[in-house]
Amino acid sequence: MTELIQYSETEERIFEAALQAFARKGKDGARMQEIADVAGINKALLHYYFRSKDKLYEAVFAFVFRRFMLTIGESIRDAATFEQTLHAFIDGYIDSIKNNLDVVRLMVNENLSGGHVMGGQLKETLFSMELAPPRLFIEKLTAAIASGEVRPVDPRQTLLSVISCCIFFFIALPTVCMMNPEAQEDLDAFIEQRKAHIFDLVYSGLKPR
Amino acid sequence: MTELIQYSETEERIFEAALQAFARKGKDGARMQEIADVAGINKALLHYYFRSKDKLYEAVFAFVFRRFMLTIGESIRDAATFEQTLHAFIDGYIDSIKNNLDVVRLMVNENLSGGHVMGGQLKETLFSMELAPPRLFIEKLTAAIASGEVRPVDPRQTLLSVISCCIFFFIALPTVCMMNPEAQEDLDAFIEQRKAHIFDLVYSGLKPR
DNA sequence: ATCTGCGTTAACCAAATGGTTAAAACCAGG
DNA sequence: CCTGGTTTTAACCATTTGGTTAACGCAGAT
Repeated sequence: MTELIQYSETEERIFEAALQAFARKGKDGARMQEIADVAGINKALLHYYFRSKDKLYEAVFAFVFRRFMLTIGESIRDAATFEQTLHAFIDGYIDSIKNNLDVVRLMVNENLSGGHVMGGQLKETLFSMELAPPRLFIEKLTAAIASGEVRPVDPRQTLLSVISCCIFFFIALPTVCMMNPEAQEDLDAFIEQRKAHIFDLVYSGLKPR
Repeated sequence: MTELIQYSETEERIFEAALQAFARKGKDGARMQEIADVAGINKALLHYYFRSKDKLYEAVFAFVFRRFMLTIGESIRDAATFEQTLHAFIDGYIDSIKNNLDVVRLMVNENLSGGHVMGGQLKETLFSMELAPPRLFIEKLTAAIASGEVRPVDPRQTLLSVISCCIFFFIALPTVCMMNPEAQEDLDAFIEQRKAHIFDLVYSGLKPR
């Protein structure tokens, strides 16, 4: 279902430029001229490849969204215990986000303005990726509850909490840096700290007493 | 320091309209004409009151940001145990967010595009509100660690995690609703569930073993 | 009654913006 | 070196956008 369409070099440069613009200023705020400039091409080329701004937006969203989902998918492997699963999930999620900050920003923007484009993509992706990371996480957690490795909790709420902890930090990056001087000085170190903290907090919160 | 400036009825209508527009489409995406229409006034009046779009943006941001901070501040009272503090913090935070969704969206947009305006406001507010909720939370948590009610954790990271869990859900509302049918059917019930879950997860994660 | 100052509006303007067009440059295959 | 298609560009167009201007209404003061 999810075809891996091959794009020309020009198209990919357009995608990168459009991603930047749409992520920082939203669909309405981004300017076609600016996208063309960043991509190093003539504005008319944008319309040659993608008819209109709306079509460009949908195309770039679909492209980066799928790519992002794949990188996230790769990071979750088999793990014997739920402890390992949780660790891999948090590490993989945060690394993927860190390497795709603009994609996350784009998705946030989408949600702020209704999320209809993302809605379509999400349905498609969930259809084609039978074992997307979220679903896999919930299955593992459910199994861990059944086996007694984890105390009974709502798996969906727990998943939402873990994702919240992993993503929000990056969304509010400017604010976080302003309130945590150490984050501003050495961001990577702070991120590693964050990974460890989230695992520690959540796993402690899930262990049976 | 934080003067409670009185605004005319027209100005407040402008603020509400501008908040809506800026929150949904960002500073660049919002249109002055649309703001004027929603406020039920002539476009020239916007410039009569606030010279330019930038000035209007800063004014509305300052206004709603302060108001939001005050409502959050009210919700955190004295509490004997850290358990009560945490409960009050989560409940108060989530209720405030729920009642000020557009303010949250506006702040997210700010962060997505650099957060310079918010940066200025933040400094001012932290200066004037000596006991802003975040600082208060950290103090209480530090005290609870010292008294042994809570196991040793990084208070700043913990605060960030709690805030993440409270806010992210609202940022990603369309996506969350798409993946959790029960949220779409009865949002208020889901929010109450969420409050309970966050407290449960975090407090379990903080209790000494 | 007239003046004065504020709130408000319709009409207007220059610049920016999304989109179009026709022609140029490029590049394989014949 | 043509030739037919694709890629790329400069110039252009209609509309939108942020911002301005001049005038109108209308309260209270003179």
